[in-house]
Amino acid sequence: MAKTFPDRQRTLGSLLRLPYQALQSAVYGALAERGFDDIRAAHSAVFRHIDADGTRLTVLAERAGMTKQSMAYLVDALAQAGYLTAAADPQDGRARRVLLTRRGDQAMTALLELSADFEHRLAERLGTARMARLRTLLEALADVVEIAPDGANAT
Amino acid sequence: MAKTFPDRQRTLGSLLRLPYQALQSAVYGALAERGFDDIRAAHSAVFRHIDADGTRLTVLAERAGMTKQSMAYLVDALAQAGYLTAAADPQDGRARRVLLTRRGDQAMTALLELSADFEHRLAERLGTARMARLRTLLEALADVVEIAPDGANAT
DNA sequence: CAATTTAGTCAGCAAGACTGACTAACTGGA
DNA sequence: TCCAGTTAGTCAGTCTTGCTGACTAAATTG
Repeated sequence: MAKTFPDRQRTLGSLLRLPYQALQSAVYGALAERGFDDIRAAHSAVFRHIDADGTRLTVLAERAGMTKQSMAYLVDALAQAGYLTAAADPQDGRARRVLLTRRGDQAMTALLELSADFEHRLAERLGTARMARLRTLLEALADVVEIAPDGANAT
Repeated sequence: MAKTFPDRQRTLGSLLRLPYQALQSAVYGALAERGFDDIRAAHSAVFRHIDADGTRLTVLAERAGMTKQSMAYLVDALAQAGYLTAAADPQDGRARRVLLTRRGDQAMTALLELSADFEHRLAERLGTARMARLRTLLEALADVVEIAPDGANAT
């Protein structure tokens, strides 16, 4: 009993999703343990796209492939938690530049470190050579996907 | 201007997320075009884990790594849209077996086809050999991640 | 300088996940 | 056999993270 469907092997989707989710929970779990317990995975959209000298909300939203309202929500939460500040844009009176605070910078550094850590731990299990090949292939894949099959493309 | 942070190269996370999201939007977009426009990505948690001879809600939830309430929500939507039916479980009066209808079966078939299509299109761009190597490495990665680094593991 | 575009806000909605408290049914031991 | 404990599923409510639409204020351009 409990017949599995015959042709349902592992789809590419699950092969990508599985390690991605493992990484996410490992990284954001460890981040919380380091004291950054008010940063959630969604907030990484900000850290991923902010420039060292600040970035306007609209630009952040564009880069992350989401609406400015959604981005405003994320930025707001991070600003209230002390990771970001907003300064007036000298070039444009309507705009505000979003900037990382010192603490925001620390959080981003931690985020990058933890991600690298996770990759190292995987490399230990998979073998350094295979991990390197995997990374190379994923980079090639990303290049190929960027000019994407169907128009719909973000982040 | 617009200085990028120096050490922010492509993290493993983005290398996994990018193709994953591209696949998702391509597959579910095409699925909608084929007439299955009431199936959303989250519903795949059901299709991924249901057995040919039906599966109980609790089992589905467990396999998908989510609460039974969340799974009930997904099952409910798919049942109302005609993709699933529920039959009483002869072994257990409390339980109901969730079953695919004929239409549910068609949707799952389409889902698998479209996923394979997408993979083929990527293979064309990346080269068949490289795509095969990538898949092999991802399968190895999945095996290694399954015994995961941090306890927190689902799906 | 009027018309249009752009930056950001406000208000409200929806999907998809969660927790806690509950009912009904099954199971194992005294 | 019956009662205590476990299990299947539901109900009600919350939270996160995305969306749309309508708006104000500032900038740009013909």
